[in-house]
Amino acid sequence: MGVKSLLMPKRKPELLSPEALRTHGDRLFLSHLSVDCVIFGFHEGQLKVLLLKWKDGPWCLPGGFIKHHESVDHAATRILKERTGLDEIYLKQFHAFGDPQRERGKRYKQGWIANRFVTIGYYALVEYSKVFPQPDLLSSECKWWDVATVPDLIYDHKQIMTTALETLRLSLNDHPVGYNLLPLKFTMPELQRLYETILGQPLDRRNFQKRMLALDILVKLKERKTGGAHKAPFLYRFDKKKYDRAMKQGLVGGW
Amino acid sequence: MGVKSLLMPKRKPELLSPEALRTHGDRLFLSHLSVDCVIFGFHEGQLKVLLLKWKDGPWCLPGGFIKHHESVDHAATRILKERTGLDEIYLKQFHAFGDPQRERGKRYKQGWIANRFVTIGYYALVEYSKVFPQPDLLSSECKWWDVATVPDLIYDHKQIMTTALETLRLSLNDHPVGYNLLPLKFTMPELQRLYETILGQPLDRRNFQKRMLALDILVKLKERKTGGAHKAPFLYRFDKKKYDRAMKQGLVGGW
DNA sequence: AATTCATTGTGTAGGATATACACAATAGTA
DNA sequence: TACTATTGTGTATATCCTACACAATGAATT
Repeated sequence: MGVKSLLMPKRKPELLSPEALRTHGDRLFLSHLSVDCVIFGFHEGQLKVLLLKWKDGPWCLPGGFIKHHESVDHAATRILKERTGLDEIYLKQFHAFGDPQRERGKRYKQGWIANRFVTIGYYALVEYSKVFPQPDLLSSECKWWDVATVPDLIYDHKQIMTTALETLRLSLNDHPVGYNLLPLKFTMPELQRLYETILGQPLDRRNFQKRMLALDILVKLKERKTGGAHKAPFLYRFDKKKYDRAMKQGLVGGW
Repeated sequence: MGVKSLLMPKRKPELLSPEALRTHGDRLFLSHLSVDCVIFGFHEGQLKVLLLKWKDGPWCLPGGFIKHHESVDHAATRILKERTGLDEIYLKQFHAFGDPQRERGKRYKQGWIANRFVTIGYYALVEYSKVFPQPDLLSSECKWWDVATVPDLIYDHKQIMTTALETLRLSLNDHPVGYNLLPLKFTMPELQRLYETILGQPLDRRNFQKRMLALDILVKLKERKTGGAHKAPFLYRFDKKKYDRAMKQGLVGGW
């Protein structure tokens, strides 16, 4: 791939070859800046995170670079779409990681990519079942991991993931969660499991339900979820209008 | 100033001339990245923010660039020290601003500095009386403004300031404030005034005091503050140990 | 010296919210 | 048909939040 096509990419510029990235990254992208995404999903009662594996290398967060005339938010959205196929998902910038030592042991990189990078972290909440993980040209695998059992990650990516999870955890204090992580219809136990796995602690069933219903963002459906081995729980869905309002103006509490 | 001295600055590299910055900024600094600081102080019952005025130009936030082997946090600390003379102050990264249009109308810049910059915002809490505002080589003035009456700011700096204030406001929900903004000894009314001006709303005197004392981070002194025109209020100080603990593990509430 | 004024110090009652906790109903399975 | 794990549901208690009023004080004024 020649330099010209890098300057004016016609299509699929994201499918830039590793070689071109090494030699001409700065033609397309802002140098010294990257974006890393912590993509959370929820499946079978477990909080999951989407990771990539480098060819013959370690696991890492899906990330990428910022084009010269692209907003950082847009870059994050683009990276997410490349990896999951999804757009219109919940994505939030949470921290910039700027320690010059953060990429210590950068043995896997050469050329432009070997420069120092400050990375801007985003976390995403996506519906597990809608995602079809796609590795990129630098990676051989892309798959979901339980947050509790993620393997060693490259550089400071574990730290980035932990910070994302902490941020998400804190955000539960003033914002609801679930719309982006659960299917359209879900049961109260499923919603509770979601909160429990984000918080890392068990919650009282009755108090949880009372609190959730008090938020006034849920609609109880007439249907029940059958097929489970026990008493069939009712299905709920979110009232999108009310959910969005709660999301925007935050939940009670505080000053 | 020659290029050589830019590559290996012996001392005061921050006193880089505007001309050298324009022509050789990338020798010293990471390109496309800047840091802007929203420096809050508190004086005479008003929340203040420290602003710079460019020579023949608009007001702006104190900011700067990141050296090649310097952490972003360190850059922020350094910029703060240059402007206020203080170190050991409370400084917190709150957001990265990455819209390519954010510096729209960049008529004041040429050369390296005219590139696109993603800026990382920090807010600082400093003790007003300890600060001696210092303009840099690019600016003619450096002074405190009431947050309520800041003038028009360059680019998106007003937006950055607003976001900083919102972040600070939200942080009151789970973290105490005051240690970095008030003198060692202070009165309950002063502390209340601080909260009120951050929150932009009046608070009930008795409930405020009850709530503050319940945090168990204050020490009531035997002395009173005399000299005021009315009944002399008691002085308090923070219990640093307990304050730090509250700061670290957050205040109650939530899940 | 007495009065005035703005401000400080202090407590309680009522309402709202959070917590702890138990038993009957049910859907599938054995 | 019985069993088992799970769901649905309410109340009593403690805790927290909110609203609210009056006496004491220190300086300034007369």
